Parts: sequence; C-alpha cells; structure tokens
Amino acid sequence: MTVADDIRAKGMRMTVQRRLVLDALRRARHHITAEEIARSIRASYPQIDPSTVYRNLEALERLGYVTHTHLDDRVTRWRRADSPQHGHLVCRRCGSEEEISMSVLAPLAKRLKGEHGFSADLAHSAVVGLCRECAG
Amino acid sequence: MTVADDIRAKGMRMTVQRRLVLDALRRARHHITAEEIARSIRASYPQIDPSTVYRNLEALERLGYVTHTHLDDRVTRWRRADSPQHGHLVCRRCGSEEEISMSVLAPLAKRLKGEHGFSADLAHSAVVGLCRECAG
DNA sequence: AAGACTATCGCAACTTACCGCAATAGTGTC
DNA sequence: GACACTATTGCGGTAAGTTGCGATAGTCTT
Ligand SMILES: [Mn+2]
Ligand SMILES: [Mn+2]
Ligand SMILES: [Zn+2]
Ligand SMILES: [Zn+2]
Repeated sequence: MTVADDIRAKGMRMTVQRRLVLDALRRARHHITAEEIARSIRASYPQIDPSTVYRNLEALERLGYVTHTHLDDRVTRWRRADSPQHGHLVCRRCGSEEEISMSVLAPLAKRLKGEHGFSADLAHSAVVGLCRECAG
Repeated sequence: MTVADDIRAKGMRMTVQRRLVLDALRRARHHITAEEIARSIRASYPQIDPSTVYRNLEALERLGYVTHTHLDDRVTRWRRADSPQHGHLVCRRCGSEEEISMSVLAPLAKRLKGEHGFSADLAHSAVVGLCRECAG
C-alpha cells in the first residue's frame, strides 16, 4: 500500500501541497525546520502558505510518517520517521551539536520503564549542557 | 550580601520591575510561566510590559538567581535557582506530569561526561513519552 | 463525465517570545 | 538634595507557530 493509498484509506486526501511536503522531507539529508521546508517548496509552488506546511507536518506526524525534535529552545525540526533515530548533545554556550547513538540513552529509557512505567522518547529533545571545550 | 546589593555590585540596577519579578518567583510554589509572572505582577503594577518580564528573567538567570525548564513543547517555565532541582516525565497523550529524582538521571549524565566530555543539564527539558496508563 | 461531500487550502488575525530605540529612572558622586 | 551617567523601561515591530473561516479542490458515487 502506497503512502497516498494509506492516507486516502484513513479518509484524508493526497493534495499537491501534502505531496510537496513529503517530497521536501525525502530530499532533506537531516532534520529541517518548517521554514526550510516551505522555502524548498516555494521554488516549484510559490503560493504555498506556511500554515499549510505546519498543518501537513502535524497530519503526517499523526499518521506516523514524520517526527519532530527540539534542538535549541525555539525551533522545531522535522524528519521522516523511517530515517535512523539518534540523540543530540547541544552546547548552550557555543551552540555546537553532536549526534549520539540511542544505545547511550537506552539504559535510562529502560530504567524509566521499569521504575515509573514510562515509555520515554529520549530523542525528542536534545540534551543541553556544556561541551568539552566550553566546560573547560 | 542581599540580592539587591549583589545586583548593584555587578553594575546592574534594582528596579521596581525587577523586584516584582523576583517577588513573583518567591511567591510561586512551583515552576511558572513568564505570562503567569506578568499576570501576577499586573495586580499591583498594571503597566508592566511582557518584554520587561522576559528581559528580567534572562538577566536574573545570567546572575544565577533563576533557571528555566521546558515541560511541554512550547512553554518555558521558570523557578528560583535555589529551589530543589528535579527531572520531569511528561505524557504526550494525556499531559500528565511526574517529578523524578535527579539520581535517576545521574548515571546518564556521568556517562555523557565520560564518553563525550559533555556536562549535561538533564533537568532542562522534560522527558516526553507515554505514561503507564497511555502506553497500555 | 458530472455532482455531492467535505478535507484542505490560503488568508488574516492572534499568541508567545525577542529586539531596537528613544524616554525614563536607578546609582554613585558632589 | 541636585547632577551626570547609563541600565532599564515601554513601545512598536518581527519571527515562529496556531487558529477561524470562507473558498477550493480531492475523492467517491452514479
Ligand atoms: Mn531552554
Ligand atoms: Mn515536541
Ligand atoms: Zn560549547
Ligand atoms: Zn498519559
């Protein structure tokens, strides 16, 4: 079953704008912001409205095709749900970003599940702190 | 040395607005939003501007008197830096919040320090996921 | 191919947060 | 207490994101 068929099977519609959002996410090599998606779409479809991009990202997230993460305080970043998951370390002083394997975060997830019955999504928010250089 | 003296010693000024922000944080029992602080101040000082509240929170954070955390996606919550630190588990389905001891998060912090030289602030962002009831 | 149904769109207004700027008001000195 | 210095204020504007609404356009049926 194609993505379009799945979307239609759930009573939703495969609009040109929705397909363009999916295409932009497929082209992206890493997490991108909604504004970057909008800009990328405007090259071939100038009339796209930012709210259409936001609403489509939310709809596609509900269907399980995309997810978002938070690297810094303000901006939300999006990626295809089938792209490899990983954590982030972000320095609050110099802004440097480092990707880390989920295996580093797994023991905490396991403990939260065991002690609190909580299924944690530890890739959702970056871990903030001070990098080696900034901590001194 | 009082807070006011410390602020003056650093070349800053103890304005009525700054004192009102500190008072609002002292009255608060738990983390509060900038908007809640502004509303609380407006009761006795209606002309306060939201930007003044934000700027004072940032200034007081630089001085080490307050800190902020992120519980859900968008809202920033503030508290006095001398109030006890703790982590949060937030359910993305039902919105329930649970406080957890920093000792649960400490092993991950230690590992990030050892393997990546990164001094993590694991209380800064809540851990999002699904609570026991919502995970099923 | 045409028609009905309604999900989705573009637009405008709104929200939280941030920033530049001229006016205001704390501060230390006299 | 008055004065000069300048940190901070209130205001207006900007950015990211959300929401209400009337118009548009996918989709299913015939
Ligand atoms: Mn933050
Ligand atoms: Mn989020
Ligand atoms: Zn750094
Ligand atoms: Zn829940």
